[in-house]
Amino acid sequence: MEKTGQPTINDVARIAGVSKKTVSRVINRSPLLNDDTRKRVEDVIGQLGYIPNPQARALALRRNFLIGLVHDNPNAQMVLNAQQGILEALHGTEFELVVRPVDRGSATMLDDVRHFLERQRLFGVVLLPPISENDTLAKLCTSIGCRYVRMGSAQLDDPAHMVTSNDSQAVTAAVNHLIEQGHRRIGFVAGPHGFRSARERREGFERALSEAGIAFPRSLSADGTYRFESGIIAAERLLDLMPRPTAIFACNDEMAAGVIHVARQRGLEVPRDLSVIGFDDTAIASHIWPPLTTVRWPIASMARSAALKIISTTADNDDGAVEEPSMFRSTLIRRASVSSPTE
Amino acid sequence: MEKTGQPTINDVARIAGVSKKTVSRVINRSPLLNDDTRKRVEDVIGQLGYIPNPQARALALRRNFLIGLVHDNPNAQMVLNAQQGILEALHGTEFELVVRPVDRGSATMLDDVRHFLERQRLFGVVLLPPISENDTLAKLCTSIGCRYVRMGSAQLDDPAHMVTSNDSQAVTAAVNHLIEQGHRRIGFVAGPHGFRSARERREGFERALSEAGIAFPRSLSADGTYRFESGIIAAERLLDLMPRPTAIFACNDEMAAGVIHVARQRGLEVPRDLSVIGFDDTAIASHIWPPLTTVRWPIASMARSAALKIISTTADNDDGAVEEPSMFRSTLIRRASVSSPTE
DNA sequence: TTGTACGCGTTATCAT
DNA sequence: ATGATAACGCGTACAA
Repeated sequence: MEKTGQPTINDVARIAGVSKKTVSRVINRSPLLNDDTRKRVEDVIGQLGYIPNPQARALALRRNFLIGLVHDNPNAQMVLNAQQGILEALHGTEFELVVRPVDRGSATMLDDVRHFLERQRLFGVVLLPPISENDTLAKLCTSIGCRYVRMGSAQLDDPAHMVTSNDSQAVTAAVNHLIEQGHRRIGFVAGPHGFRSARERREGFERALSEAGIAFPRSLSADGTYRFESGIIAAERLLDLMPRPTAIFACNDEMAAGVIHVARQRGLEVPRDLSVIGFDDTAIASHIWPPLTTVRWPIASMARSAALKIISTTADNDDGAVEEPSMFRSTLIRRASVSSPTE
Repeated sequence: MEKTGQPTINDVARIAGVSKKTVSRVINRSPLLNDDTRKRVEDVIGQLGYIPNPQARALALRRNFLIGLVHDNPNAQMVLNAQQGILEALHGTEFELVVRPVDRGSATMLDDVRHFLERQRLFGVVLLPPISENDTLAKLCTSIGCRYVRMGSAQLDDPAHMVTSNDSQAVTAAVNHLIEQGHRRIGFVAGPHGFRSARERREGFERALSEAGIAFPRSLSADGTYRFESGIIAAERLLDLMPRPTAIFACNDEMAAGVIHVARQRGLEVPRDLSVIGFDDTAIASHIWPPLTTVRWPIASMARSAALKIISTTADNDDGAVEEPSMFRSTLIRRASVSSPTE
């Protein structure tokens, strides 16, 4: 028992009158074991409340049981959804989740992550967007022998290392919805430059307009940073336009909330005077007035799948993970921020 | 180097021409070391890129370097803020953060947590409210020798195991703000029964009214669950009252958002026809219209302090942690959802 | 100031 | 089917 209080495999072995290797076999469900020795050992285990020490296991097995979540996502709900999904995958296994936010702005970001991965010798990491779009980071994982799966809106890597949502198509569907309602002057609030998701969403937007034969003058496109305030600035400009757009698609919910904010300040009623669609379906989408029509991407499912890819990957079988789905569909959630234009 | 690729302490010792104990001393900054041997060893370490194996250290030291965050908080922003604070405290140390959401509704919750703590032999855990209010859980930590610090709105434990915010006083200040504006009929949307924070906030509310000599009829108090929807239901009832309350204090921002939601549906303008104050200052507070006056509690600072208490606690010195602050002040954030009553 | 020998709790090898 | 013995990488007595 020692002074730690926790019984060890030696205690179990001694009391059960077997060798510790036998106890080890019981723990690891070795098939070649006499049924009554197994029973006897299991009884002692239960009686002592013995729990194998993960650190010792990690040492002997030359691998640990930690899965990392590396993220720089500013949206709390999305990060937590991702954590939720990973934890679902890890439930019932011996893996634990350790989280690591990083600062993409920092010059030492890559070194920080490298240090983290090397120090902890993580079994694998899930990379959340937008940091997941960093190819150097992925290469870093490979170079130090850390399994990884990236989450993202475009297939940046092979399926064993990637779970992808179809942002682009989902945006096309969302904008088609606006077009079907009769909208023709549709404003666009972009995501930040350099973000792959922002590019995908823009492409989806432009495709919808182009397929419907609707022009997309530059004036109808406003920059954004995925932040609330940038939605405000973008809306200020778009709503100054003459004629005003009858609808605005914002590349995420926060910016869409900013758009609605400005519309209200100007006495415009949503959706009567302006239809708005966002993206992400985070909590804010259903909490603002009117409830926001938006695109939901299944982040928890994606994260779960990512984690499953990692823990089902064995050293020699890098693509056992492929069996886990790699493509996920984002879908339009229709709420109350869209109607036909009234003019 | 072995086949793992990572150099070990033995590699360093061999190449530097010293014993591994000497290397160990360098790593652990032992004072009794010749300067040039230290230098020589450090050179080899840098050259090899040697990083001590945390699992092996954990095994030898009979303790690991994992800090847990146990939570059942439905608010993503608050959980993430807490994670942020803990990670700040852990930065530069060898500790890592592992997260564990629990389901307070589950009958097996305590067993789940116990299993988690015993299996991973965590160095310590930070308990986030509302689960932190569970005394049985705290006792469980003690009984299995896991350090813990609880976060909460009332001092439920001694300072070595607790960081506390003054919710009650903060609410009093918030309600005083309403009273100063001239409000006399102030509605109250409560938090869920059994939550200590809900009780504290109610007490703060009642104290403010009582000190101002204002009556608080039962009709002005509505139940809530800290969720948006419950804010809606509560507001429906409160705004049916004749005469209507001129202000409503909701025990958290989500419910306050629900109140504003209903007010708008009824054609009431906030704050002209109704002033609203929330609690928590989560992202939603600044993203709704009008921006919500609310109480901000310094959750990240509290979590940081909690983590520091844990890692500065040594086995024999349980209260070295006391030096870390235990009391934190929540403050009123004035935005645009409060004005004088217009009637 | 530095080294030797051993222990931490587990798994792997190779016997029997 | 089971056991003795040696790893795994690091820390600590205790000795030198």
